[in-house]
Amino acid sequence: MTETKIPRATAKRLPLYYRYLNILHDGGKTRVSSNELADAIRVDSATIRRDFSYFGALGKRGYGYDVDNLLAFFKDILDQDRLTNVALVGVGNLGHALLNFSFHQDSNIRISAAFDINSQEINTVQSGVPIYPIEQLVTQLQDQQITVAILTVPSRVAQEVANQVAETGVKGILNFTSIRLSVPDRIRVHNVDLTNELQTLIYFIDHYDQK
Amino acid sequence: MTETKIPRATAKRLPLYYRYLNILHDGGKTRVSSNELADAIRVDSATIRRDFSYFGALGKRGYGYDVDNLLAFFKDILDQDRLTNVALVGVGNLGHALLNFSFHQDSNIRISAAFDINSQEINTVQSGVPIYPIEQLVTQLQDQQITVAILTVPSRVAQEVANQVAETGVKGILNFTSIRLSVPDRIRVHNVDLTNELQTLIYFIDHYDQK
DNA sequence: AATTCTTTGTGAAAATATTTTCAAAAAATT
DNA sequence: AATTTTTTGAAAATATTTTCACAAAGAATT
Repeated sequence: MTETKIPRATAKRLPLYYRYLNILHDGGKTRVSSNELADAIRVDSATIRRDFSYFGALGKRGYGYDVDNLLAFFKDILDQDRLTNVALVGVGNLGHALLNFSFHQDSNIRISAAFDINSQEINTVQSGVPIYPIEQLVTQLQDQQITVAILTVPSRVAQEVANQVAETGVKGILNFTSIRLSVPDRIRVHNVDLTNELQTLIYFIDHYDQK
Repeated sequence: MTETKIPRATAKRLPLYYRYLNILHDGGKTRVSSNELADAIRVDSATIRRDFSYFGALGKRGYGYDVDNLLAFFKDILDQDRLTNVALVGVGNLGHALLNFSFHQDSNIRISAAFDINSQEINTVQSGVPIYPIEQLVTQLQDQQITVAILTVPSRVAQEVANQVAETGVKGILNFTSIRLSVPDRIRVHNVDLTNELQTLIYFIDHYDQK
């Protein structure tokens, strides 16, 4: 709740901007125009300028935006100065992949604890992440003061696990199950539904022309 | 391009409706109201009715919607009568997880071919899917007349692989890499960016109140 | 120093999407 | 058979998001 509320559509594009600015920075570029950005990330340049303008005048007319300046700004906005620890609940199929996924390469986010019921995996360390028995979910989340959880459990137990998560201080859940979770208002859920993504893509292919 | 163009926001909700209708059907329910649906999938009931109304009058006042009727309708709309074969390019970390992911349980979609450079995996069959060397990408996609590809290769080679995919009859790419691909207009790209999802969730947690 | 070129920031318009409202149709109840 | 309840479908109102288009600011060039 720091600065004034920006449109949700804008908020969803911030990580995109952040990543591309990092690429520019690493490539030694010092300035960039909204048109160059537009080309690279495939968002209309007017949309980009409008997005940036919610945070004030960040650019210079006739020049563009200073990469390092912008980068520092978005780093702060996206809270990328501090490390965010997240928990992974369900180390199956998808969970494993996320354990190995290098969130930390593009962001200051890492999975710091995982939970499962599978006895072969619990109390081992996979890709540097300790895997705890699900029985310790509530206590560990509380002890480690984790505020974000990734849910990759079977759909059948998703709501039950979400209920447990809700007993802790968690404020956000990234839900990979196909269930639409019921959680208290203080918890924000974002859904990533892979089957939906494919079905939607196929629908658009069949019913819309390009773009 | 069969029926009139519906809003993109509506199109994205169709798979959601479809899945929940299947659940109702399997549970033996024969009728459902927009309010019941709203509760289950957490979309406002007016939005649901509006969405449905783009396809004509599907419900009955005072009664609601006939589950089997609606289901048959969406099955057709979403082309779930026929099987869609998709290709998976890149059998690493995430690719493996998607190979094992049961798209087929919720939809009439299956991965029918996978591609990789890793010599241990090529020419084997993983989870029922043959893994071909990437050199065969273009010919196999053409021979098998595959129209959708999932991209789970390292970002570094994403554009290069996309270029190859673009040489085939593929019409849609589900892009899991962090690169925004350049492809011809006839190909539709949907991006699933896991780091972005987490960053956005964290941004919303920090800057917005509930809902 | 003057002129030309580039590019932002933003009002205004257009396009999209959601929510409210309510008449009317049908079902359920009395 | 009449009344009440439920629930859709459509219109209108509202909200959000994108796009257009251009003045103004500053950079680059002459």
